[in-house]
Amino acid sequence: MSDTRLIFGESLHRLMHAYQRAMREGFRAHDIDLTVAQVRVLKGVAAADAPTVQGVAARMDSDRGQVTRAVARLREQGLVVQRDNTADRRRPLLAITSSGQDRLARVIDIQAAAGQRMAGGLTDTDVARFVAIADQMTDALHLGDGAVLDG
Amino acid sequence: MSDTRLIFGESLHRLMHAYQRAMREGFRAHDIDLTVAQVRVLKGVAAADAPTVQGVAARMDSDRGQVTRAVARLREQGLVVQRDNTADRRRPLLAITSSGQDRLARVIDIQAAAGQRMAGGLTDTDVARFVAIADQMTDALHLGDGAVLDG
DNA sequence: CGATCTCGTTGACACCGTCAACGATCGATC
DNA sequence: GATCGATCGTTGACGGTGTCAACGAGATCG
Repeated sequence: MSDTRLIFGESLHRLMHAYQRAMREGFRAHDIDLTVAQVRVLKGVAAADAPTVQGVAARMDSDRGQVTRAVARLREQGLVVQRDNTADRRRPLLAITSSGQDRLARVIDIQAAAGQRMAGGLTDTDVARFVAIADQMTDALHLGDGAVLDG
Repeated sequence: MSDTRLIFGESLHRLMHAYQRAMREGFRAHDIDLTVAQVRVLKGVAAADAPTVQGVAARMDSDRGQVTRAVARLREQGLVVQRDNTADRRRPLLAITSSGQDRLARVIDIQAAAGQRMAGGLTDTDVARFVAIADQMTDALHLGDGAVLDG
């Protein structure tokens, strides 16, 4: 057992905090009128093949209700549209508009810049390793979601 | 330049999400009646030499008001006490009680268990490296706090 | 058809971060 | 020693976020 395990949470928390703050400031500075969650949803819609509220929520490990609300804001801004799904009327299909793609491109620029700043002295390998470890940890936590493995 | 920079935020977000959730569930399962923020403050009080609201807030990069509120809850539960600071009456000194230390010990157990689960296939070296990279990133972000570089 | 499930939506609530004010206290300056 | 500015703790307010519960519309299966 090592101390790293104990400070881990604090490090993670502070990194997340700093990152979120950087995102918010960047968005505000560049007149992106979106919250972090809305950006995540916009990305989800852009990335999925046949995006639905449920699908986006699952992909970003969020709540359907929250995605619904975010989509509502995005639709108000004309960044996302809904079209009826003839195959299943319960889940209309979402799609990003060209205006949404423009906005998203700007967002990605900002995030890339922030990433650049963050990864200042780090090599791409370091970053990749960091992401890999993060994903592995997330998976490990998710595995134990319902079925808690005891030891 | 690589894609890792772009998915980085998403990975970080999901890890944080999973971690917070694991913490909350662990706390609830073990009848720790504290929020994540309250735990962080309790840790801060326990770790500092002469803990004040301001000092704890700075250490955890948070807001004085939020620390004040957390301390209020912790005092209600008898986990933390305030005593007058004769040197400077504006900032009373905080201290963790023995009951607070007991609670904190249990919290640390839970966090260690979650860390164990998370770090399942990872070596201590990996975890240490992760923490180091995270801290470095946080520092890098903090450096650019006031001086925004535009593009 | 009816029972049951899924999906999107909405409401409610707690937690968290942020900002602005206020009163008390300290420190420096006159 | 009185005054002014700064600092500290506190409180209020607001928005963003995560979570849960309910509802109606629609699908699915018997």
